[in-house]
Amino acid sequence: MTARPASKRQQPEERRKELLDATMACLARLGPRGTTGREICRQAGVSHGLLRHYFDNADNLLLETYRTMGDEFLARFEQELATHRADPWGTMDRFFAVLFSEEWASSDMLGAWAAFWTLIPNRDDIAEVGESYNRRLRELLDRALSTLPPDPGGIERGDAAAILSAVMDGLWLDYCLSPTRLTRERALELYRITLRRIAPR
Amino acid sequence: MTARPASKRQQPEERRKELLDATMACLARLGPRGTTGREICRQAGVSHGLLRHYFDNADNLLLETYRTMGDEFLARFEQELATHRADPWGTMDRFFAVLFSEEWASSDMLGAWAAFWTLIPNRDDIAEVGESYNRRLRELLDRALSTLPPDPGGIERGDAAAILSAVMDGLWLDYCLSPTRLTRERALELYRITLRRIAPR
DNA sequence: CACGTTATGAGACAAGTGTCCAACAAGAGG
DNA sequence: CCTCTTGTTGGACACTTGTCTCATAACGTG
Repeated sequence: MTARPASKRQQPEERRKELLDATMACLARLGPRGTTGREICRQAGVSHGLLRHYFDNADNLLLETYRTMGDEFLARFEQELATHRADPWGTMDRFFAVLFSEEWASSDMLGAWAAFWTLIPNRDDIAEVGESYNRRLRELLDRALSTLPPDPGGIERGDAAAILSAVMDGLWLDYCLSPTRLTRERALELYRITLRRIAPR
Repeated sequence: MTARPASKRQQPEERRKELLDATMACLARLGPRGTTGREICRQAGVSHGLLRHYFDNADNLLLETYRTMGDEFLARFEQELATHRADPWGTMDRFFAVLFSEEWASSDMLGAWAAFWTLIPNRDDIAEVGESYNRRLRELLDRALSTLPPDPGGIERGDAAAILSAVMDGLWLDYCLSPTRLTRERALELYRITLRRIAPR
């Protein structure tokens, strides 16, 4: 039987990215149970043999997908923090606007993130990536809070960052789980109420 | 080949509960991917043929496990709310003490909950259970907040309940993901700071 | 004790999975 | 035009999974 190529030959990095994207889509649509090496390749439109040509094994692919997702999200935040330096409150607002945008807050995203959470207890390499992501996010948040004008009636900045981080996670989770129960506008409103009350001093 | 029983015959309800517990343990230890019907039975010490005798299929078992977990957690909260009626602030504290107890906040619990979250986007029956759980938890929280003496400088009770619910989820998630980064004492401290600042008026 | 009910075990089966591998095709460089 | 590297395919293999079926043991009831 001839091995005719169904899909054109591509640059290594392109194909790698395609597989990472397919993994992401797979996790979102089918959950961790449906995310098999073969299904990922099916989704990417390549034969299942190709996976091992780019990744040592299927587990390694998952790890890199996680790392990529985290990096992309942090980069988006970083960019928001870099621009509009003169408007610190606006920066915080834009943080949350991004977080609750269609791109970042969807049942698909929830599916993918939750999938990684389930892997953390069982896989040290994945736990490490998650640890690094959380640390960097916390730093970013702390940096953003430090640009706000101090509020005499406020609280310790470290406390504010930790609480705000928790509210971020919680509201995001709630919104993704049921956008009808908690609408985007309400989520943003709740965030603003919280920030105003726990502003750093 | 004779079919000698490795495990004694049991009352139907007992065996059912054993299978539900095994499912829970499986989700926690092995994640959704490792939680197969056969593995559950292996864990419970029964043959794999028995699963279909108690549950229509493997998916149904997952659903019932989710429902059981949610019910048990809400019952625990309800009980805390029923006792010590004279001490509303203490009730709130005990809410969070339970939430961050070893029984409820562990990487095992996180594994199990996250597993269900991954299933929600793909399965309507599981989504329904989650929806019901969230609604009842919110009601419970709102009821607990209503027993607090009104704070003139506070916020709408509905807002307070929503924010506190988000903080609950967020802190719990953070703590389960990394108990060393966010210790139990610090999580409880952060909760208290938050509640004091967003008390209902 | 006999008998019917049912909880339990164990095998058969098709389908799906991860890994490995040999062949082929598509370019790059001489 | 030939050759060498490498992206790509598709099949082979052993293994696991879910479902079904049947034999068998345990128990309740008469």
